[in-house]
Amino acid sequence: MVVTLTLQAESSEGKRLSDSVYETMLSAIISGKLKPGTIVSEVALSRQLNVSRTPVHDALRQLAKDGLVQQRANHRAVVAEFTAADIYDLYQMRKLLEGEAARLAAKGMDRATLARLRETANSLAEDRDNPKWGALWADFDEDFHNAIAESSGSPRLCQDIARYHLLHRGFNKLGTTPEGLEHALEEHVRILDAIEKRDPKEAQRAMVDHLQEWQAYFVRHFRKKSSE
Amino acid sequence: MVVTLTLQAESSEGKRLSDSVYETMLSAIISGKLKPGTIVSEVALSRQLNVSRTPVHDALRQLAKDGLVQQRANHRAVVAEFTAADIYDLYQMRKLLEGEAARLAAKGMDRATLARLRETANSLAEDRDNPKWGALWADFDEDFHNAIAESSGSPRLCQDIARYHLLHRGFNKLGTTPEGLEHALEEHVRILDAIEKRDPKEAQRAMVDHLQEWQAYFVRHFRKKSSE
DNA sequence: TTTCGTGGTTTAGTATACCAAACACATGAG
DNA sequence: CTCATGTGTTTGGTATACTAAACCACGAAA
Repeated sequence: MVVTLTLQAESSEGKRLSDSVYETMLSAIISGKLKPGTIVSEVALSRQLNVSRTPVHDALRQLAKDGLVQQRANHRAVVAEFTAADIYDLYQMRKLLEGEAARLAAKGMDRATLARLRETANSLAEDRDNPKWGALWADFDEDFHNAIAESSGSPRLCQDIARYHLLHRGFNKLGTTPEGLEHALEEHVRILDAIEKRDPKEAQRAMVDHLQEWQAYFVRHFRKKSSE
Repeated sequence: MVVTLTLQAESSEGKRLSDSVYETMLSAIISGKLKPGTIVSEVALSRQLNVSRTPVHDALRQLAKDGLVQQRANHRAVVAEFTAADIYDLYQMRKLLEGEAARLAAKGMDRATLARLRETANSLAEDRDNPKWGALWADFDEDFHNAIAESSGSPRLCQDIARYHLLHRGFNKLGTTPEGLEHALEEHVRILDAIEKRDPKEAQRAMVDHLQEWQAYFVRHFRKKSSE
């Protein structure tokens, strides 16, 4: 299967080419254009993106560090594949980290952010017939979890959460149901309620419960897929 | 100040040169040979290590991703400096992650590992006049925290703990007192006791308390240093 | 004395070239 | 037909070359 990729627009801004390649690859993976198991070749990529191998090489090393591609000893790099055990472990980490972040955010989130999240959640709930609902949801989900992480006041916690959220988005697209997303939206509202009440315990519990449901869903999903 | 570096021995094994450079830099930073604030130049490093700039460039990017060096827009990279707030944040993460690991290890650590840790702890307690006690302690500390992380059964938790423990070692050498280390040894024994009793709550609490003390100590230490 | 060029030097980023290792396919022996 | 072997191709890792940008030091002008 041939996948066409083009460098993203922000490449023109005075950034590094290797960063542009990184972001291009990243969004290709998390959008599902590059599926798990796909082998990526440095030369092929560099030709497609009209850059030399050097920045591509750099980008792949970074992606490998993120866990989004695996650089095998075979001189071959593949887009990371997730087993059910991987997914389980990933969500164990998300529950731990984001539960803590939610707890802290209940104390620290400012009113403006809280209002913005609530507004977006409301508009999403009323706009469920929008054909682009899935994409809107993904943006909100990103914003939501990111805002809570930042409200924790811990830069490292924030960074680690972002890293795991990236992995989450990496296979997210492989299988979600509209009902699942609507249910998740309700859970987000529950978390927001707890934060607004400034109830750390409840915020943490709501976040952990929320992630628990995703965890169960995806683990089931991946077990099914690997057994067929 | 001139710092002499040589590639570590494992460079000969079929690994990547860039990984060897990475490990060399890493140990130079965590051992204190390369002090925070030192500017590192790719050409200077490549000459010192007798490799080309390419693997050095790679290694620096990886170290930047770890937060051990900062790549400034100026085309200059410096060894990361820690502020008191950084230290605080770092230990907040360690308490969260390693507390969880200790909790899980109380359920999952096998008897052989437990026995090995206890034996090392005992021999350290009796050997406190050894001139190399500091180095022996560092090895034990590494082994101890690593063993608990692995006993958690979560690969990602293990990996993240290792990453933060690395940062810990990065400035650890900058100031510890013999009394502090002996006290820490006692705390380790408390954690081992809890694990042996298979008491997850107590193991977690003991670990968090232990890290809390380091946190308070280092934050105090760094505040003092930055104010002088 | 201070300030603003100005050119040489050094930096990191990128492109290109080279190489050893590993793959893939074909061909031959059994 | 199967399996081993050999060879051409492709891979990623490394070295080297080139470039643009940033630093630095020195000098001229205010």
